[in-house]
Amino acid sequence: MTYHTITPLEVTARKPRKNDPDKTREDILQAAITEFVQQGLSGARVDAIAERTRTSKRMIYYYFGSKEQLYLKVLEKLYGDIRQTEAQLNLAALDPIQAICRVVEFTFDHHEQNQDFVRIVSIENIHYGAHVKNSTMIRSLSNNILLALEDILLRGAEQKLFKPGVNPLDIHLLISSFCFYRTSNQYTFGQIFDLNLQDEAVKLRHRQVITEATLGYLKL
Amino acid sequence: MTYHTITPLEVTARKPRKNDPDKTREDILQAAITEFVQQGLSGARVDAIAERTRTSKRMIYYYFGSKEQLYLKVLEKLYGDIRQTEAQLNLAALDPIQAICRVVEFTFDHHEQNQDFVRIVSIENIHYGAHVKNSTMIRSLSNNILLALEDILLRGAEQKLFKPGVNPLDIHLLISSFCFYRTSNQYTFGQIFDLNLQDEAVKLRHRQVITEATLGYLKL
DNA sequence: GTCTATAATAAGATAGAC
DNA sequence: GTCTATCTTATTATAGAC
Repeated sequence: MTYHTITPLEVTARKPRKNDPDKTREDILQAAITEFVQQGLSGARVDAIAERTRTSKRMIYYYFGSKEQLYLKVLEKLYGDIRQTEAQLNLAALDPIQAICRVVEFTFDHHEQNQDFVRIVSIENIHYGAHVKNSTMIRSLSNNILLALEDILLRGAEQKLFKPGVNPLDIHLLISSFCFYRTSNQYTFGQIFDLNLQDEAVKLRHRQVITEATLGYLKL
Repeated sequence: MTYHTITPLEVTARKPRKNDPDKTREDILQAAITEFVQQGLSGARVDAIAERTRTSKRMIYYYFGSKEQLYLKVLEKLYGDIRQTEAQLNLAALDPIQAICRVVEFTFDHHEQNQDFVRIVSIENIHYGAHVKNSTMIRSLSNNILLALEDILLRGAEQKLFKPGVNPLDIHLLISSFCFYRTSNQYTFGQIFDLNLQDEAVKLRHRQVITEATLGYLKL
């Protein structure tokens, strides 16, 4: 008996669309980021995510299992992006005061430029951090900023520039809260006090405010 | 084929409940607060709200028209509660430094004790402030804190205690962001940095941090 | 791996009796 | 004003062909 062998010609002629699993997966993830960031976990629709892709809803379930699991991937993706940039600060070369300024400005700009991240973290907190809790990936992410701050604070105290015994985590909280809130609450705050927090002049002023407040707290 | 007819007995057997519109309305609103605060706007279920009441789902639509309108009432209710307490500060009698301390501590305690408010504001920001925008009631709420701050800052500058020209809104933002974030982001922040923000010792320390940071920023 | 079609159910909103 | 029952549509998830 003889078997029909497929010629190269037939193969190329038959394929309507190229299969590219990695690309499909990435495509879905990007669409999911947009949808979850805009609509929240409960507000996001799997149909809407499918419509944002060049593929179908079936593929979302094929690759990610469920809406919830897809959300977790989005969360991990946006958290992961951040930790990468945190490593590039090179603070050891600066004197303590300059180093603090640099951390503050970095944190400020970072939140300003990653509003998706700010929104997904807000959304996750509305859900009581249930997914962060179950993500070993996110929990095991390094806290580089904290170690960097600790070093700055120690050097600052040694040089009698800063008061001693300051908790690095408190400083991180002070800085983060301001930078985060400015973005996360821009709608209600802006509305109620008639202020556009996206205005460039306002941004610059606020960048200065949190820098001076942090230094003001640290100074002897 | 025979049809079953309902006997008068079956109908009259239904237990009569006292009609109390105001109480029913209030009952629904309270149930809605709980549900929306816990689940968010998209996550909240009208069925779930009905189950929390002693009345039925039909009444929710009868009194409030739609889920969205009910949400707005919840938002207005929680915003309204706050503005009332803001008036009781009596700051004019205090010297500028004491007055700032008082404002910070008040704001801190307020956010600590009204976590429902913090959550609903977070939820509203996830929805881009769309409902606050349409609520003349919320927008017209007084900004007592802002006027109070302005007075303190002027007095402080006159007495050469504070630097001049500070924007009261910036101070309000500095204080609010810290107090709000501590509550709104307690789940992700606590999880990632292994810190319980509800711990009493931590609370006290943070209360001190934001007080000193604010004063540190204002000082000449 | 990808598609179309569809199951199963959840959820917002309403009807109509009393 | 309040109740029970139900309509209509949206939504998560899956089946099964190719």
